[in-house]
Amino acid sequence: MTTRFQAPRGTQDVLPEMQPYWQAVNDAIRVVTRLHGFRRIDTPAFEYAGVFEKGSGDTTDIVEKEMYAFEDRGGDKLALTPEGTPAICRAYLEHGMGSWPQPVRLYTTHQMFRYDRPQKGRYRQHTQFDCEILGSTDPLIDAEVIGLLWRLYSMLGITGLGVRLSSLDDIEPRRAYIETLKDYYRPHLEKLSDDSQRRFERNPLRLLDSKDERDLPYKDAAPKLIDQLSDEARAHHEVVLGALEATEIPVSIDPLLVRGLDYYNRTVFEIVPDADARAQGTVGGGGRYDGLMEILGGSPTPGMGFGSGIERMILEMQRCGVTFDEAALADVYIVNRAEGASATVFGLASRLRSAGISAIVGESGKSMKAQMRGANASAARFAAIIGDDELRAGTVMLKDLGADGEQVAVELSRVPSVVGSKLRG
RNA sequence: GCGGGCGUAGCGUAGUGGUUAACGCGUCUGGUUGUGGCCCAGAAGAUCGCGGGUUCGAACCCCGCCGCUCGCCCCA
Repeated sequence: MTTRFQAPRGTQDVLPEMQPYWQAVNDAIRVVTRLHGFRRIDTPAFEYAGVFEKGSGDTTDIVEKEMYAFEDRGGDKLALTPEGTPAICRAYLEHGMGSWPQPVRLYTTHQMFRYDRPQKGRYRQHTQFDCEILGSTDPLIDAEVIGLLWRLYSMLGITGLGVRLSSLDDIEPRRAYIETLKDYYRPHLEKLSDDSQRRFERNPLRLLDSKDERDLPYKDAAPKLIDQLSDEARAHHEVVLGALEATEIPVSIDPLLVRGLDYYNRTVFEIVPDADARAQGTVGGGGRYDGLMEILGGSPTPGMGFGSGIERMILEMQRCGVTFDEAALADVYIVNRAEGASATVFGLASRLRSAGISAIVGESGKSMKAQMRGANASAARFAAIIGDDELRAGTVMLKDLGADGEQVAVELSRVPSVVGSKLRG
């Protein structure tokens, strides 16, 4: 017995029964991006590893622990795309999009690869819907992007979500804040949890995010970034907040919202189910990254965008009870029961399809009963039966598989038009 | 990377030390001479996740591995 293979850990097959969800998501993405004037871009499945090492930040978990990085046969250092934004920014620079009318609105759906421990809603390969608006610092751009994602979820029937919003200020003032934060925590360092002691050096903003009881006594009194934003960042944040509050979108300020990528400044946001405390409950999130283009070697170009996992959208759709009726496999199921009828049957199927009518041909070796069962299982509206009598007479027995089950003899050449008019009627 | 739970035909489950591992759904074939759904009958389909151990005997007990899952970390 040979080995039975399984899909690799953390990957999954999308079976036919799940395709309607994907179809619905992709359709809605097409609509919502059109409503906002976005154009589609597709970037490669892999990039030079440096795009993410420099772009996402080489001390982020995504790059440091989760990236599928490898050397190819020519010695190039490559990485399977772990997140979309740096790749799109690379394409922006590579193709001189700075000379297009600004800002440039781009979207994509892209496979993302991260080596992480799989859980529900967390996979090693997942699909992300990504939107980026490049070349504008207008805070209304931030609100637009958040509103676009919110609209998508609404169109998909997802309810019970909320937007968590914060501002990370600009890079320089943030550095100053981080020093204040470290000064605050430094005297207590010994008493903090092990995790937090690590975070103190690596990612001090995360100190505020801890749920460990040893850290809790210090959280409330700790200085919060959102309370001491620079004037520019505060003004920016207030426009974003005001714009969103003028809509139906429920927004809450989350001063502890920190995202796992280095390039964010000012606006950051996440959209999460408000009733669901699951750790991987975030359906979509993103923010502003005005410094990223320079990191990638381009001239300063502001940007704002998000990623949202399609697998997680579908989980949310299911949570909200969104279902789809099973579609018929064909309009006509041809029952093939006559000796020497193969050419006739094949020709009929072909003419039906040319007329835009879908057709499945039963297996000629199977009994009438078996083929009729096949017709029923296919949910076809009509069975077109060709037996010895019909073959001789140049007709087919056209049976309506609806409730009445009426059947009529139809001349072979007229089948497409008869079926066509019945389907329309 | 760390901790908990689970792993029996395609799917959902029963069986928790003792003859050929059971049931439902699904699949296939029939229920006479060319007709689906409902019904009835029959058939196929299981290395009981994998490997080792305990035992006269293991799906069942023990250990390791793999996978799934829940929580932590992190993220979409």
